[in-house]
Amino acid sequence: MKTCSHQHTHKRQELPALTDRLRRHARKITGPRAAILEILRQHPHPLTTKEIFSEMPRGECDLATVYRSMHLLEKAGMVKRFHFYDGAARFELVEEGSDGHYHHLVCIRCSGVVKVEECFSAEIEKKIAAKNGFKAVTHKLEFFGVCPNCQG
Amino acid sequence: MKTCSHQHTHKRQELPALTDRLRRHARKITGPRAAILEILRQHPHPLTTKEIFSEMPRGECDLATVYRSMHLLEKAGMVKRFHFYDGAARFELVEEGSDGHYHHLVCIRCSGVVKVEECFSAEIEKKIAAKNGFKAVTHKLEFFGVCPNCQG
DNA sequence: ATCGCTGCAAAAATTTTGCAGGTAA
DNA sequence: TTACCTGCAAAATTTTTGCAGCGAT
Repeated sequence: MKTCSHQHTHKRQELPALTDRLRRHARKITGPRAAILEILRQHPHPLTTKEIFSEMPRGECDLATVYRSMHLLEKAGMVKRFHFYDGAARFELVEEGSDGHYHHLVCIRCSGVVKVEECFSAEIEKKIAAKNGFKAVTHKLEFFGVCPNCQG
Repeated sequence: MKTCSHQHTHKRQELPALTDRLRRHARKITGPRAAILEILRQHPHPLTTKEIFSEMPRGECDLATVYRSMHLLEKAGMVKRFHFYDGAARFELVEEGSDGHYHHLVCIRCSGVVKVEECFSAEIEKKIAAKNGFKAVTHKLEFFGVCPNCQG
């Protein structure tokens, strides 16, 4: 998978901060989990489960463990899951306190990903919650298009 | 799957109009395709491939054909594909000319779906396209929360 | 010491594909 | 007629699960 070359200032979290967050969720810090967090930390773009797996030092941990860990991290609110239309879920770290509120601009040709800051106000979320009687309303927003390298 | 009971005024398209759209894309109108369009037409909520399959009269067509048809309809811009976090793609008809620009509010407990009109302006899309050099930028937006029936 | 976590292997679930025959246009 | 479509069956892909043993706290 190529990556469209638009760098984005990215506040990279420290690994200890990440493990602390896990601990706060009363989960154990194990080798595979630390490795997964470290890999996610080093990749500012969403990774598939297989990509994470193959980045593991010495292919050390089981693929099933990666799947289980991603579910766990997702429930703990530490990662966000994305679907970019190629049949594989992708994951990215959520920065602490940030609510994970940024979005992606995905190239439909090369699957390259650019992070996007634009977002609409939380007002709309509240309005929608109130109007429909829902609680704890969040949203997922992704943009799709054709990146500069793939045009023409 | 239960459905949260919020009705929404829904302009239902006629089947002939749908088959015409298919024809305009130079695709043949076959039994399975007409059946799929008819099923989607009767269900204003996103359906999984299996749901569509089991709604088929007399289980008449092959599951593989449904998958193939969904790809075809998607490429023709006649259906939209959604991922609501339970591992199965869901599809819904796109109304002609509407660009498919509405969104969903999905209950994270019962997977019930409510259609939502709120959307931000196309200005943001243009801004994002310009800023990143992308073309043909569209977006997908879904809201998640807990519906009235599933609270407490 | 305890309970949760992991590896392994098997299974389940989802989606894709090859091929031979059938059908819409 | 002819190119496209379909059913069937098999395979590929993605994800989940059972179980016995290991390991973080």
